[in-house]
Amino acid sequence: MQENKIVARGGYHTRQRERLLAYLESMEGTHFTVSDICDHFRAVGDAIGTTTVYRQVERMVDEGLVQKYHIDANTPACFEYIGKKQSADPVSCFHCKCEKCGALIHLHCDEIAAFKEHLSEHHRFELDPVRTVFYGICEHCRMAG
Amino acid sequence: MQENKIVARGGYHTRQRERLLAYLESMEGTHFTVSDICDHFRAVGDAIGTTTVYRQVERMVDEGLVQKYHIDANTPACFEYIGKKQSADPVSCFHCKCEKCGALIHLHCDEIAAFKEHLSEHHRFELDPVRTVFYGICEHCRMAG
DNA sequence: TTGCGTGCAAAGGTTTTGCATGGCA
DNA sequence: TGCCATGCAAAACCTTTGCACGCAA
Repeated sequence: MQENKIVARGGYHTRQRERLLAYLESMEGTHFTVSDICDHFRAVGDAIGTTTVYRQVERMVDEGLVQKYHIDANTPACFEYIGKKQSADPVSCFHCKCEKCGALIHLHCDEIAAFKEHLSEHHRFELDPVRTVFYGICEHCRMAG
Repeated sequence: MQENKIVARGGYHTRQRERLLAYLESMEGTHFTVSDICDHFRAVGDAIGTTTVYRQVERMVDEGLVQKYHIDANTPACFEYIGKKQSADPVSCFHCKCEKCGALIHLHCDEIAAFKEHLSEHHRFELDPVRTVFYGICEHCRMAG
């Protein structure tokens, strides 16, 4: 009943899509904005239209290949390649955002998974790691300021 | 050293700020967009400039009186009055927001304080409890859905 | 050949900024 | 009086949409 969602959109294999996919896959574990992606291909000398990037990335989100993070209302959305397998649960991956410099920090930590477990067990709240962002001050800004 | 953050901005008590604060306080538990707020005051026949609402609300977020939510990248930000009491003990008090019903849940829990400690010690990230919102599914919606 | 994909241009909508004026302390 | 707050207009910004053309199947 649900697998349609992934196949329904089944589209063409265009050159742009292949390049985009290859690039994101090669950078698994890091996150991009659409602007970042466009900059990359422009720098390589073989640009891809902004609109196309938006549309392809959105499609990959639907397909479960890419994770989308809407970190903050005003800043551009972030995307990250996660592949087909993990699309189920990124349990121990969370995000921190620095209120000063705006840096987005990926965090892998069992402590966080444990905390999620605690929230679920004792407070009956099922934390959504994709949506949740921890705000605070990053190490760099803490020392500087 | 840090309490400045709350007091530093300490500004004038203008008529607009008082009215804004009174309105938000009277509607504690519901959330607004800036546009909603402007509409209200325009309807009452005593409008407040959009820019002013943006600036005042942002200030209240800094002061910990109001919580800001980034529901989605493209939609306007949501704000909600949470009062001063909760920000009094910022160490063990956090906010959870249900993605389904929109309920805002205040949570007091030492486990969270411990987690904040862990973030600071091991990841060098100084969590800001006032700004951070935990998104997820609340107990009620979990059972229902 | 059919129809989706592409990309340019332009629109849409939220939030920020510049600047002159007004109001608090 | 000094300084912050206000609010209008305009800019900045990300994202979406319209449309003609190109390319995959």
